[in-house]
Amino acid sequence: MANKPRITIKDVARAAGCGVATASRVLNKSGSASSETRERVEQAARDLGFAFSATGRALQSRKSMTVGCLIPSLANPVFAEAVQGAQEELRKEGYQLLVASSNYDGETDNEILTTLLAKDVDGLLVTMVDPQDSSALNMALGRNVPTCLMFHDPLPGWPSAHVSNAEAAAEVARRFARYGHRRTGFLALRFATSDRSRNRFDGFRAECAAQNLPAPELIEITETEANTPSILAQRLCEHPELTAIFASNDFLAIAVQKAANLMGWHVPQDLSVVGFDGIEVGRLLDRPLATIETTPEAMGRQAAQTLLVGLQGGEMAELTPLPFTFRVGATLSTPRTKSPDDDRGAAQSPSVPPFTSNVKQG
Amino acid sequence: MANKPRITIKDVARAAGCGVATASRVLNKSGSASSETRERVEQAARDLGFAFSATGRALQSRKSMTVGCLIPSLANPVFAEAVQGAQEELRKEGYQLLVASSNYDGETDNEILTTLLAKDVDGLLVTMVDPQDSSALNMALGRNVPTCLMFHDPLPGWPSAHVSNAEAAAEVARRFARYGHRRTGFLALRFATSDRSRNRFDGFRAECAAQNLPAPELIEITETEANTPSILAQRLCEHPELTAIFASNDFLAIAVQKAANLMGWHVPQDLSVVGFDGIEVGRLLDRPLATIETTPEAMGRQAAQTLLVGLQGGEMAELTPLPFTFRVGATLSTPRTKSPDDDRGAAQSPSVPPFTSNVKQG
DNA sequence: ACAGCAAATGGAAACGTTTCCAAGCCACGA
DNA sequence: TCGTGGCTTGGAAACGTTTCCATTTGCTGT
Repeated sequence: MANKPRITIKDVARAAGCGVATASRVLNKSGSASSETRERVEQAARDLGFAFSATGRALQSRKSMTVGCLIPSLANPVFAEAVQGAQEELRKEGYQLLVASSNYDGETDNEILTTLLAKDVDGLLVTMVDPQDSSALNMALGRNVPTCLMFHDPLPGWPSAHVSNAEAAAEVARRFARYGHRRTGFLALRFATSDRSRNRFDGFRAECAAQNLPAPELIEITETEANTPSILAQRLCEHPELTAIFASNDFLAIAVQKAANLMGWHVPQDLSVVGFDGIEVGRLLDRPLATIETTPEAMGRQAAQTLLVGLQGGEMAELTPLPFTFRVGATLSTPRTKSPDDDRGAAQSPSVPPFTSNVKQG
Repeated sequence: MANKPRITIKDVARAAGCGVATASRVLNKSGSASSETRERVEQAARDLGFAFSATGRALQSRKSMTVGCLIPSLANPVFAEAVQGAQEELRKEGYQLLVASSNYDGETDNEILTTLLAKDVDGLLVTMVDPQDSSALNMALGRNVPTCLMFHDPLPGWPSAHVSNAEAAAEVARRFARYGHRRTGFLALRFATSDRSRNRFDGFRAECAAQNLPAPELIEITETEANTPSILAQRLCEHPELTAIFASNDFLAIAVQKAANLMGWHVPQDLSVVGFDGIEVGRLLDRPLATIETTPEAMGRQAAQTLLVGLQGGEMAELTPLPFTFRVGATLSTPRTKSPDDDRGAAQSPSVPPFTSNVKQG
């Protein structure tokens, strides 16, 4: 019941009949020691079941071998997969991940970063609401803690493992244009808490303009609306002129499909829908979701690898965007025309090949 | 470029013109100090941008305010959600989560636990291949590190936040029986690396016996087979007599549906399928998956709350299983009979209400 | 005026490491 | 014989905290 006192290197040294310095050298295989001493120390360590305290080590070496990771939520598989990738990559080099999520709250973001910095993390992997002017993130800079962003478009000062949100969104606009859509909508949730979402919209709008399409309608919704198809349906009803919706992520896109069903609209004949992220789920739907396919795990890995460079004292280069793919799916077709007889035929796509950005991985 | 030296409490004390002890007292609001000193210290701390080093603190207080979390993979939303829940709960009390995943490998499990213990975690949240006789887990016990399992059925010595795998599986057997199925199969992936899966099978088999059904066929598959519907289809073909499959998790169940489609079998007329976990995806499918619905996030929360009791020196009670629900879905019906004319009608369920275990949350 | 007490303060030890440095030992060559 | 140099070795300092304890100060009550 009583808390057993920790077994320290002093105990080992005592048991082996040598000084702690010697014990440390033997156990770390640094410095030299006679083979008898070595044997005695190792034996003692084994007998006592000794294990180093990373805390003591960290204090003396100023290296915690720990990386802090801040993301909006692990409940979103996109982030969870990124963390998984990063974790695997870092573990190879002996680093552990201190993970915390903010639930998309900017203040929490800063609190968490502050805590992580206090824990003496050696580096930081971050996706947050507003990295642009986060006091805590600047503190990381000041403290010289290597930091790599994830998912964010490049920001002056920090490298970021990302997919070019604007380019990917532009691709969607081009697809819409090619299929003959004109009145399009962009559906966003928590627009305020995601620069990713904003950048997607900007890229989408810009390319719509380039393609001579009318400016897309921005439809911003609340959490409730996203979870309640009927409410979402109501919101969509306010824009009957739209023939294609680009949703800021796949979950929203799926919600749109549900809402459409509810209203008796057929996807894609009555409404085309394209998502973003490319989560596995989309593929399993009866009507596979057209979407921008990204590779969150690769993103996590890339971020980790870059961070490792920084951790080893190197200069962290700005990262080239990771490639994305346009998944064709079955939710994008030509818009319904006045004549009702093309209802089925319209679902067939003109021969447009899947698109892959040919950017090399950094 | 040169690494700035850390600002320590000594710097603050010097700037404030007092001793470190006093500075510590002021900054921690422990002990007493004159209001002038207090002011000077606080000013100095602000000016210098001082922040405590959790490492120094941990060393002296023997509390790292850190909890280690070991899970098979964050790529599985079930685990990711549990971690999310646990993290939120622990953060409320000031604890951070050190997360690592083993990729379902028993050796890695032990390596990770060892590392986590070395990092002086105050507690442990664990889902692993073989907790029964993990040397590292026993070390946690020996070191008096509070530990709570997640997902595992209760094990002597450790509390576990879980759903009763056997009971849930039994419910599936009862459902199958009620619908008139006799020849059933249990589909498992990585049977060796999951006691959860084994316990589900055991519970399923036992209840099949109780219901006078023939013993279920155990179909164990490899990773490849699960990812390649055609190979999986082949495996299923080896058991043409089966009319209902209970898959060890929802992903497998979905794979079965795909495989069935591939073979031209109709689900549920030709083959009923039930999954386990109740991931969101299943609900979105064209043919919503019948499954045991669990609440991984609640499980993570419960585990965290129990652990907190242990962290505060309390006795961690054995946990009552969390409730589960049988989600009816549309993949379970009466088996096809010889006569072909009940093809459609059979899909209608006899009036069986959704089942919820009435166990209270612990 | 003085004992007695509370408040305020700072020195120093301790937490578990690593590493610098000095010292002991031995063998070798001059 | 002695100096030189290479292994071994262990004491001690340092990393950033907290806390015990002793000291100083200023006040109260008699």
